[in-house]
Amino acid sequence: MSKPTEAELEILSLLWEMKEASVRQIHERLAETKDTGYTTTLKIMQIMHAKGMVTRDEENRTHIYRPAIKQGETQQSLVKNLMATAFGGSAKSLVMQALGQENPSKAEIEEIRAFLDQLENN
Amino acid sequence: MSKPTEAELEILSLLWEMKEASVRQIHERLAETKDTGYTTTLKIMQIMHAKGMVTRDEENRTHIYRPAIKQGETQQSLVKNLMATAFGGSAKSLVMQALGQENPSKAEIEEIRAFLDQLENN
DNA sequence: TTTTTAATACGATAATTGTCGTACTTTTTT
DNA sequence: AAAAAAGTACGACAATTATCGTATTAAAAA
Repeated sequence: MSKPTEAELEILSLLWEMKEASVRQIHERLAETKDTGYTTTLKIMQIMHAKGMVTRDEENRTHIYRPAIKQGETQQSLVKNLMATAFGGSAKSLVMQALGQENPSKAEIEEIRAFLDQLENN
Repeated sequence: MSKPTEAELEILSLLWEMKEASVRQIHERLAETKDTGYTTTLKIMQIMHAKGMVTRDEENRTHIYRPAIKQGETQQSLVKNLMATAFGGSAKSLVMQALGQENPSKAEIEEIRAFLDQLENN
């Protein structure tokens, strides 16, 4: 599966979160933070459909779209790509950049620690 | 500073690593893993120069290029962007994806733990 | 000194991306 | 029933990207 573009990724993220949605629903969410026309959203979603990135139910006049690629897999390939091109392949430096960015909560830090433990036992 | 494209990022990474380089040197490194023409590399580096992404020393016939933007800052903005668009803003899920990807060495895991400790004390 | 090699500059091109307007069709409202 | 609203399809467009060929110039080699 080809790498989603920026605009496609925004829409995919919403679809992963909402499970399924009409163009109108997606557009309204996008419009909260972005100033773009309805037909622009529509066109991008049509292209995503042509690419096989989403499926759609055409039963009713208002088509319902669903993600056709898994969130985890997409995230994985994006991280892999970024790690390779911008971080010289080092997971460590990427991870530290990400952590320094946001202030993760105590609970999140705990989860990450647990994950590290688990990694070590393999 | 505008977001570097994929090809620009590859070149930037090499420049960060090498500190400075001619087009030929960069091209030879790129050619190890990629099949692209010399003038393509040249053109991209010229464009990067026009964008202010690199500086160059034109003293000698063979120009010497240097990165004009800092590695850390660029990494930061890329991670920030990826985190926002593909990970719903969650550092935790990005970090876990990155860690699950590669098998970090015991030493690296230790460093990350230390970093987590330090984060917690703030 | 002539020839060959290596470098830069730059125009052209195809593909991709995001954007939108317009046409057409189906629902819904009046 | 007529008008308005809401949907899809699709073509066109500008900007960007990666790519390469060709022209020109400087340096090195013969």
